[in-house]
Amino acid sequence: MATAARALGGYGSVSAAAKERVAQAAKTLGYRPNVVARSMITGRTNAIGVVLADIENAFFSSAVRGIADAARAAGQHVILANTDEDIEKEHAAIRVFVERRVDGLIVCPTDGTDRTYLRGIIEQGTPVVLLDRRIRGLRADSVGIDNHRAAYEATRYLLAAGHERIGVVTGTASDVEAALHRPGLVGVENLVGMTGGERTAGYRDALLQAGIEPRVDYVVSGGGYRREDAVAATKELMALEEPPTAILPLDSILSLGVLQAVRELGLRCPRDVSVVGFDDAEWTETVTPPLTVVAQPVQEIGARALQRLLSRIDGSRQRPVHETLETTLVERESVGPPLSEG
Amino acid sequence: MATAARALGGYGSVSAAAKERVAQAAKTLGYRPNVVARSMITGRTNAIGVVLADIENAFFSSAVRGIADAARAAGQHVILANTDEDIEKEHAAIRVFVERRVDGLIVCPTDGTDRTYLRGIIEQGTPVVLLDRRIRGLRADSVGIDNHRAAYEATRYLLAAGHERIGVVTGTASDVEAALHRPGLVGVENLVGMTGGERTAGYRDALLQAGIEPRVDYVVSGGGYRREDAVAATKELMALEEPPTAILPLDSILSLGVLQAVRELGLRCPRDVSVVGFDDAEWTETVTPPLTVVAQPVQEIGARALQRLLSRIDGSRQRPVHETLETTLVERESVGPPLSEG
DNA sequence: CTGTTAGCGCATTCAT
DNA sequence: ATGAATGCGCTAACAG
Repeated sequence: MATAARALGGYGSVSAAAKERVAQAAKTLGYRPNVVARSMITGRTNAIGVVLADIENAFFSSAVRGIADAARAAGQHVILANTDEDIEKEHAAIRVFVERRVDGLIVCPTDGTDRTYLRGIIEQGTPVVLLDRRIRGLRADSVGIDNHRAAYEATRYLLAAGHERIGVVTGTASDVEAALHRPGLVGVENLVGMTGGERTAGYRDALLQAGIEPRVDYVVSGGGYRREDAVAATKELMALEEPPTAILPLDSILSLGVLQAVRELGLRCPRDVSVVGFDDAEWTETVTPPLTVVAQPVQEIGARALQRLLSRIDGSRQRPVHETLETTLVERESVGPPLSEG
Repeated sequence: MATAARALGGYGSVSAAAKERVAQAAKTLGYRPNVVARSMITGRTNAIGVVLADIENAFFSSAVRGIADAARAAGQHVILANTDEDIEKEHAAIRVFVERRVDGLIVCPTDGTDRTYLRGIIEQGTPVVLLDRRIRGLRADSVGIDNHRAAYEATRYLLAAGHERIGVVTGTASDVEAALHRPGLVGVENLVGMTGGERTAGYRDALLQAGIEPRVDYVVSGGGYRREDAVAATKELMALEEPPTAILPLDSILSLGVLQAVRELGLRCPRDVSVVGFDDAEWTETVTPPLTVVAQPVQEIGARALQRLLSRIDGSRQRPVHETLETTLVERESVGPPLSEG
C-alpha cells in the first residue's frame, strides 16, 4: 500500500493515525529507505560537488568546513575534488560530478579558466556557485571578498607606516604572468577569475592615489602557489638595486615563503622589511613576529556559497548576484617604519 | 536492444563491430549513462564516506588529500563529514552514510568511541577502515603510525639532549582525563582509540627505561585539541615548583599553543624550554625557532587507508590488519640543553 | 485520505 | 553473440 510509502517518504497526505502505525511497523521491521531508488525517481541526490585547488590549503579547508556545516543543516552531502589549479582536472571533476547527478556545484575555478565550459554545465541545468574567484560573463552567483579593496587597504596601511617601495608576491599561473608585467600594471584586473589580478590592481591604485608610480619589477610571481616559489620571488625582490621596504604576499602560503626568505637573507621583520599577509592562518600569531594580515571570513564564504547554491537548486531564477563579505585588517607586529637608507 | 546496454556498460559479451557502432551512436546522441539507476541495480555507489573530527585541522586535510587522490585513481568519490570529536555527530554521520549506501567508510573515531556501534555497521556489511586511531576488538583494518614508538623516540631524543623533566601536553577529552592521572601513568595505553594514550605510554616507557619516575603532574590536558587549551596547559606546567625543561605537545595545534605560551611567559625556546612537536605542519620551519617534530606520512596514511578499504569492498575476508607507517624525527632548532638550575 | 498502477534506467536472467 | 522479458525500490498520477 502506498500509504506506507507516503508516510515514510514524507510526501502526499497521510492521516496521523496511519503515519503512527507505519512508523511503528517500520521500526520493528528495521526498514531503511533506499535513497538510491528515491534519487532515481526524484532526480535529486542531495549531494553537492565541491571543486577546489587543494584541500590541504588552509583557505580551502576552511571554506569546505563552512560549506559542510551549512550542508549538513540542509541535509546535503559534500563531495570533494582537488584540481591542483589544473584546468584538465577541473573539467574532469566537474564532468564526473554532473554525471553523478549532483544537485549543484561549488567551484573555485583555476586561474584563467575558460568560461565556456562552465557555461555549458549551467545551461544544461546544474546550478553553479563560484567561490573566492569570479568569472565575468558567466551566469553564476559568486561569493568572496572585494579583492581590490582588500589589497587597496593593506597597501594604504603600509603607505601610512611610511613605506613607498612596496613589493607584491603573487602566485599567478605562468601563462598569465606576462599580463602582470605591463608598464604601470595596466589591466591586471581583467585577468579572468584571478584574485591575484584584482588584488594587484588594488595595490596599484593605492600607490597611484598616493602619487607613487607602480613599478613592474616590484610585482613578482614564483609561478605557483607554493612556498618555495614565494621564497625565490622574495629573494628576487630583495636583490633589486632598490629593494622594497615592505612586502605584500597575496595568500597565506606565500606569506610563509616571504617570512622564510627574509630569515634566510639574514634580515629581520619588521626592522628590515615589513610584511602584510592575506588570510589569517592558525600560525599567524605564533610566528616571529606575529603577522599583520588581511583576514577573510573564509568559513562564512563557504556557508554563504552553499546557501546561494541551495536557493538555485530550489529553482531561483533571479539574475546572478556577486556576494562580497567584509575583510578585516588584523594588526600585529610585522609592520614597522621603513628602514632608512643605509 | 540489450547489446547497446552491454556495450555501454562494459559487461557481458559484445562483438567488436557492435561495440563500435554503439559507441558511435551514443556519441552522436549525446548519451550519458545514468549512474543513479546503475547504482540501484549493482548496489554500488562508488562513493566512500570519510568521517573525521575537523577538516580544518591540517592532519585531517592532508589525510583527506591522500584519500582523495587514491580515490580518484580508483573511480571513487569522497564524501565528507566533520564530527568535532562529538560521538553523537559521529554516529549520525555514519548512519547517514550507510543509508546513502556508500561502498565503504574511513573513520577516525573520536576519543573513547564505543566499539559496538561500528561493530554493528561492519556486521551489517559496510566495510570500515580506521584512520589514525585504532580500536581494539573491532574487526576493521586500521592505518596509522606506531604511536607508542613515535613518542618513545621523541622522548629519548629529549633525554639524550640532557632533559630529565619533560612535560606532555595532550588533548584528551575530559571524560578519560582521569585515567591519564593514575600514579606512574599506569594503563594509559588502554584508553580506547586514543592516540594520546599510546603516545603518553611511549613517553612513560622512555622515562622508565632511563630510570626516571614519570610524574603525573607533568602530563596535562587542556581538555580539547584547541590552541587555547594548550596555552593554558603549558602555563600550568611552567607554574609548577619544578617546571619541566622540555615539552612534548602531542599534535600540531597543541604545538602552536605551547609555543605561544612560552612566548607569553617571556621565555625563549630552546634556551628556557625545549619543544618537540608532532606532525610536520607547513609552518614548522618558519616559526622561531624552527620546530623539531615527529613527522607522520599523513597523505600516505590516507592513501593506504583507501587502498585497504577498496580491497575490503572487493570482498577480501582476511582477518583485520593494522598497518603502521614510519615516522621521522625532523631535527630543527627547538631543542637545546636544559636550562641549568638558577 | 487511501489503494492501485505504471514506470524511472539500468543489469540480469532466459531464450534464441 | 544478441534480443526479449523481468525486476531493483521507489514516487507520481490516478482512481476510488
